Amino acid sequence: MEYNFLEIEKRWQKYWSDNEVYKVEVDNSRPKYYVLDMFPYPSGAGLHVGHPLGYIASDIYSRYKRLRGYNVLHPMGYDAFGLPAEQYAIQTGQHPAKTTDKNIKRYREQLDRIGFSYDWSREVRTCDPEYYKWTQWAFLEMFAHWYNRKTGKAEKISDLISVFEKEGNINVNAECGEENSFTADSWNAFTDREKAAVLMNYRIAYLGETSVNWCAALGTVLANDEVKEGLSVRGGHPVEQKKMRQWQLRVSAYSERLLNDLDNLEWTDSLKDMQRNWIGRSQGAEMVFKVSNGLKEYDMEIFTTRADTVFGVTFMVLAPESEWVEKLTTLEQKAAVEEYLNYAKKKTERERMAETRKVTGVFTGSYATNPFTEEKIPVWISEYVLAGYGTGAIMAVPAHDSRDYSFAKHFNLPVIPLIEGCDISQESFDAKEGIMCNSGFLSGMTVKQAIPAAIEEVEKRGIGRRKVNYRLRDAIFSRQRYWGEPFPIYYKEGIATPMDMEKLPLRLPEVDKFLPTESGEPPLARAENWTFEGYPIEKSTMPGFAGSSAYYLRYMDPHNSGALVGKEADEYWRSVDLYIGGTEHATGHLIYSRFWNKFLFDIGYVCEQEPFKKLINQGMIQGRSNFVYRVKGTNTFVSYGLKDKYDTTEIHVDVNKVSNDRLDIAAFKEWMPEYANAEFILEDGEYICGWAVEKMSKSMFNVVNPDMICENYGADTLRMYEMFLGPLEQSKPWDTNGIDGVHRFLKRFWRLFFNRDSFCVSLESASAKEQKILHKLIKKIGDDIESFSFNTSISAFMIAVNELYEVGCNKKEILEPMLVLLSPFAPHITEELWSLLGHNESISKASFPQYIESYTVEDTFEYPVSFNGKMRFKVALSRSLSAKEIEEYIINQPDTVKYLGESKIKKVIIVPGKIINIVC
RNA sequence: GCUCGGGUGGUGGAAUAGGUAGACACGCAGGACUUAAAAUCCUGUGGGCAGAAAUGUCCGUACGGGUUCGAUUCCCGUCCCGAGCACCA
Repeated sequence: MEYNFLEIEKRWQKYWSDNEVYKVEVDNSRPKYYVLDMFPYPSGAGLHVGHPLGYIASDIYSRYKRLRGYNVLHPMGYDAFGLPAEQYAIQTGQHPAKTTDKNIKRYREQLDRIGFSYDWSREVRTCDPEYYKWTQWAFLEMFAHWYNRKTGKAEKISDLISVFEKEGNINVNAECGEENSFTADSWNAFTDREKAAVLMNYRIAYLGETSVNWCAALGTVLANDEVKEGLSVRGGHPVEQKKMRQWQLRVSAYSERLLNDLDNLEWTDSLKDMQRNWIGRSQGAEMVFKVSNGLKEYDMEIFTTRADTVFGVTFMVLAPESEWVEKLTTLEQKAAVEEYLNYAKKKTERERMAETRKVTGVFTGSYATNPFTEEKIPVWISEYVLAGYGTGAIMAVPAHDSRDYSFAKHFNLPVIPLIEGCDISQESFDAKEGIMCNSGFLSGMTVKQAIPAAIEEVEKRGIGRRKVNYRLRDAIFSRQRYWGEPFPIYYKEGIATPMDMEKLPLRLPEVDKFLPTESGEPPLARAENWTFEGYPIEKSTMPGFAGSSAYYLRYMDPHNSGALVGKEADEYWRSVDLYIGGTEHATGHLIYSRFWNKFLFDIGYVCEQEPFKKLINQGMIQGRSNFVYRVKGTNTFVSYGLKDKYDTTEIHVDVNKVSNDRLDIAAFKEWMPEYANAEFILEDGEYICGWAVEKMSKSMFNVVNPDMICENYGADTLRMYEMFLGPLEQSKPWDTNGIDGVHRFLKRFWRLFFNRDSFCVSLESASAKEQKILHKLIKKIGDDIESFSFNTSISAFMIAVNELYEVGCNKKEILEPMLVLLSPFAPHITEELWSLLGHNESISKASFPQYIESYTVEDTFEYPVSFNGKMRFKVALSRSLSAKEIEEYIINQPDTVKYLGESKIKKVIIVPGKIINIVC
């Protein structure tokens, strides 16, 4: 009987969905396991073959865990708010909800064909009001909380107000904006408006003035992770810095916890490094310098990690945006400073980056006093100092910082070396090593001793303190767009006021157009009569990461109308055990989600500190393009091997018209009218195409669609081939060339169960040799799946099937466990064979620990020979070795024998497929 | 510039508590079945040298050193590729 994959797959997919085979519920009698994919943004282009890679891996793992008896939560949904749908809406007038809906339908069809074991009853869409209700709810909770440094967690604003009423903010140690201290009396005397303004500084979701990434082309602000190399990630438009009042999330309050808790996660080191880098902890000191503009004296704070170099400070530098600029610019320098500020302001981020090495700056006219040397040093302004880091002002030590060095050289400022014997004639000496000199009481110490000693002295003199700084900034949470979650905030007498939780969801209003208004307001300003109790509602919407920050919690309890997730569901499912997705979210979603979760943990809403215990990054699938070579000025195409003999143009050809780099000439002629009369210069009767690895995209004609593969080879082949392509975490080009091998394997596997046309398995008991084939496989597959090395498991299946053919085995005792083992990889074909074996229940429904756990074997040989010491020989056991063969192997290694000397081997232990242990 | 990965046949890739390098698959070549094709099956396939052949032998995991009886695996240096960060004081 033929392996009719089309019919089999269709039938079983229907069976799974009709019988809700993958639906799960809380079940306290069984251990849970939560496997999550990063949910997709449903784009108009549909899925290409690269998208399902991670989904297939997580599906295999889910199915395997189910086989082992776990209650597996494996949901899927859509990250449905986003820019492309909105931009499409601007162009066509079509409502983004409609486009999104259409795209989701298409995605669902494509996903269904691949045979995933999702519990679709738990599907979420971030643009669904019943879902974004909870995004808005979380925002309101953040609005209603502040971060207490003393307790290290978020606490209620209402409690903070009681403290203010009793004792002002003297004893409050909070993560907040400006820290103007006030007493209880002055607090109680504040107007409502003043109180609201003070509280805003403390809230975890707050409205504040900040320097933002403004993208004029998109008409919106962007978060740091949405900007790469000075361009917007979506669309690649230029981005500039602009001061604006925006909603923000106080992510920076969680810097330390976000950093420290990384240690307990099973993520790859590279990903943890990326997050550590992004959080950017640096330990140093804050130090006060007296500065004077000739009329007035101020205390100016700076941050440094090299307090030891304070004797070498020869000037100070301010960021152009620093508030000190205005205070310290003298009358004589005013014009020059203004000119410089104008120059700096006009630059986009990108220009600033491109000109990284260009030294620019201007003198303020003011001087500071070095607190250790009492010397007067000039205060400059330069764009190499960033407003957003530290205090936006630095002490410059040109001898030991390369940036200060080039600045000093450019403007002819003095350079004082502080380390014995260092050569600073060409460049600064940045390394933290050597013996200090020219440094007063620090002279003679090593740098490592001097750093703490200097900080100690600074603290003793009362001019500063030890300080840890983080690079991580608060997340800008407003977007001037239509297609996102509206803020449940209205402005009562100009005061930002939260709506009642009962009023949620606040639905997106209808608008006539999706563009910003003529006066530059966000699209929501177009909504008519959109008010709350007569007051205006916030016009921005939330960013893309809002909806994706807690979706994994919603899956646990998706239909709960009273809570984001109910207590019972949260306490059972807890957190994601395995999360699979791309690295592109390393510094975006994966930070925000962790922050969001920690906040919910603080307010007692969820029971785990971290959302994603184990995380695997699947590699990207690139496209493999094919080329034909047209002889210039003709309609003749020359085969790859002969192209150098002609003057040719390389042209992309649709990879679907090519197989194994051989061009299907007939299909090529039909492809485009201009090729209908093409002529070909062949080699050996064939046209060979050139190839290259490029991004998978329509314009390169290298997009391969999973539907096509399912049509031609079946979903089981697609699933296995994607895994067979190479290690999961590695990026690799899609190359359909090898797919026949996997397909052939499935056909061979199928035929093991048939004798000509009839289903035929033997009920005889298996021989030791046959058992060994199975046991070896069980061991290997178990090990491989736990280490996500699916490509080698597939090889192991191929080997096992080849061996079964070799010994002519069709015994149920062997084949049935093999079916179970294979079912996570190829669920359709195994269901079919399983039912042909006479089982009534779906293979996906039951658990079979007996088949996959209890089959490992150890063969032990008593083996007397003559060596000394302990050794292990690693040998590929593609077949069982006899004692004789082992002896021969060892004796054929004369150097080894010499090394071991004369003694006796007592025992040889063989673990199938692994290692020979020789115990002496 | 800094931080991580990674360099193995014609191709994708196996093998790292050091132990027969190239599993498995693709491709290619030859053969069987067939009127033919598809499908299927069998054989060979890192390179050099010797041999009619079985086979023997030397060289081979980016390059150069080192440790070791033994190194793709560990250490040092060099080159190349990929990813991330990038004036973070």
